[in-house]
Amino acid sequence: MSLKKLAEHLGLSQTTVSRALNGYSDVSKETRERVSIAAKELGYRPNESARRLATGRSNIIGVAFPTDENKLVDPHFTEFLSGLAERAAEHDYDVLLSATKGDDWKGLKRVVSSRTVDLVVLPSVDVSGEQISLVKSLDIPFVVHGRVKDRNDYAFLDIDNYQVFYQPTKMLIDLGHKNIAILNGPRNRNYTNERLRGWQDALAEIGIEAPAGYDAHARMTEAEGFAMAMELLSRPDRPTALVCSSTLLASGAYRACSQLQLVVGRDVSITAHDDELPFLSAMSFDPPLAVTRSSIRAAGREVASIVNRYLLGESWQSLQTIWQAELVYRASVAPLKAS
Amino acid sequence: MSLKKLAEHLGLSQTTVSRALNGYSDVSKETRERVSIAAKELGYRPNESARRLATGRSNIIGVAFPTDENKLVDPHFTEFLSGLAERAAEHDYDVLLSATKGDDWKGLKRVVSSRTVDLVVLPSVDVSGEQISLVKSLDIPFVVHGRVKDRNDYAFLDIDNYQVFYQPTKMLIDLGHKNIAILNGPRNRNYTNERLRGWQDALAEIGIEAPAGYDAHARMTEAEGFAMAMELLSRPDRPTALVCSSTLLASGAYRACSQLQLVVGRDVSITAHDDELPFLSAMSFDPPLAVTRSSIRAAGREVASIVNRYLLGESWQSLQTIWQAELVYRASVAPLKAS
DNA sequence: CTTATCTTCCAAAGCGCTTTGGAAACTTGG
DNA sequence: CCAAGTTTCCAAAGCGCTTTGGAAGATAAG
Repeated sequence: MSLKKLAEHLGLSQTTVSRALNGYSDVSKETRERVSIAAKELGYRPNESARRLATGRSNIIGVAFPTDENKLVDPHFTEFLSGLAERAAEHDYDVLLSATKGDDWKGLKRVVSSRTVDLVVLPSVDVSGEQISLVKSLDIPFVVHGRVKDRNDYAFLDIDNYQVFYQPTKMLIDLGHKNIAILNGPRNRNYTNERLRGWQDALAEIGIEAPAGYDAHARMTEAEGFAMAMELLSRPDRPTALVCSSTLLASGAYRACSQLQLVVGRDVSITAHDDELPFLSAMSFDPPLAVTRSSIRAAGREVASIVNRYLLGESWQSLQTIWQAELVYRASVAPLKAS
Repeated sequence: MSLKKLAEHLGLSQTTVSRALNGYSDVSKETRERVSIAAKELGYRPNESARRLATGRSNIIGVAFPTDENKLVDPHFTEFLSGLAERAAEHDYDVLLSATKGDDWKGLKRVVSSRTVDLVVLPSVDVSGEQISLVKSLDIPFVVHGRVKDRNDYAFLDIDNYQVFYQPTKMLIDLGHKNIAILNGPRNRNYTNERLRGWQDALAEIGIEAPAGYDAHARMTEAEGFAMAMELLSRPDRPTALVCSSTLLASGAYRACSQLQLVVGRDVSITAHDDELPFLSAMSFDPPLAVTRSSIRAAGREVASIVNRYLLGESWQSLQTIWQAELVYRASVAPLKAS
């Protein structure tokens, strides 16, 4: 079923049918009605390739998709992507994955220079900002999830990562803790460094400088969390509280505590940042895990909305968004017992 | 840079330039050379939309992407997708996600009927086979990861799920175990049922019928694994061995053992099916986890290859592939001690 | 040298849509 | 009743590529 046939069937011109379907004003109410009914009946669907060729826009947004295991191949990414795809669909955009393996951005370059996508989303950038430089040189609009320090000439959605660690650290201090260690993410991420600063500043405020090694860094998996927690909790100057960058890390830390016969919420206080991974509810930890919470799926949705507004003509200046994470107090933290 | 300009620049016709670039035989060696050099120099990239319109093919493969948490929003899916996207890129296909939320297949229908995608990949089908019926009614080629019982009129890649549980169960029996329970996946999946049968048959061979409740079913997450293992291992007729459908479940089972003061590989033997999730290496479990192994990422890659061959004209009959999983013996299993 | 056969190239016709620049019919105000 | 809008429709020109159906020149065969 093509436009042409539909038009013939209706005894109208292609122009009129096209404009009726696309909501232009120069077509009468009755005609519009008649057209859309016929279109539905005959199951007419415009051929997207043709429309794209004619308009120059593809209604597809590309996502740089790191396929190597060193990067973001993890549940956090899936969640983000789900939210993005969901909202994008509502705005009639499709999401195209552009597999990038390591430093090989060939795929991305291809979909960009062949006009396959209207815009690129960078779901994960490292501190170097090279991904941003690359996409910028390709001269295509883009939106970033996260940020690169000292550089903000683009549209982005990020959370206030400084607060993500500052808040719980401050809270733990208020509860009497002094030996507070962190299980943080990979060093080459901006959010990791922001969180690190938040923790350092909170400690500095009461004149504490954390012992060497109190800041552990690794990929955010259960296994790494377990390993880092085991190491930290076996030290002579054992921390009384752990602040984790992900509930996955916290899950590993819980396992370490259990193995070391330490009771979470009594011997060790634990908090984490909660991206709300669907299979790992902080509430159902035992004891329930105190968290700074910010849904990464909602972030995906919001990015899709930002993309939409960007393509509708808003400036990147007006599309920089920073979300605050709320601190939820739960039984995994407790005041420090005098020992 | 368009074909037309490139042709003018070279003093050739569009036809010749197009055919030179696309490797047709009716263009001389020197001309072809000259054209491809110029194309590279001027950074010419064919406009994909135009090519799609002209050829009728989009070189995009659609993936039905379930965005609701009840389904496959988990690391297994990401891994699969990574493999798929990677190999697809090698064959010059792009991967487009079609978000489907619950039973709402609107997105899929749209990309299909608007000719946005050449083919659809179903990464996850339930036992009802309704996804297959739907896609079939859309009259578009499709490839399935997995299978639906009693129905195999389509191209698919699956693993021999019967063996996935039969093999380890048999091995555990050989080691003297009799009380063998399973931590299986969701009931509405074909692989779950196949595995169930494999386990039942292995037991039946030595005349055992498992006690009620020895077959536990849930989503394949660490938390569910923990819960199911806790329940099973707390029974009066405690199983001496657990066969798990995923390393994530096994990870939860390990935690349960640790909590119950049971030593894996001594008090309880555990095996699992290993999809080779990158952040959860069976080898680095403590003790190392015995598994049936089959990389789900490799499966993604293979599906992309199947897609490629399908679109090149092979029949679905010739594209039905079943992989065997190999059984790897490790310290998480041990002969049953006489008690 | 003529005829048949390759080899190499090209003009032009689409692919299915959007959009421009009117034209025709219908209203309105004077 | 006429001129000046308004409203509603349409013919035709692209968008940038592929593909068909030759044509011209070079080569081989008779």
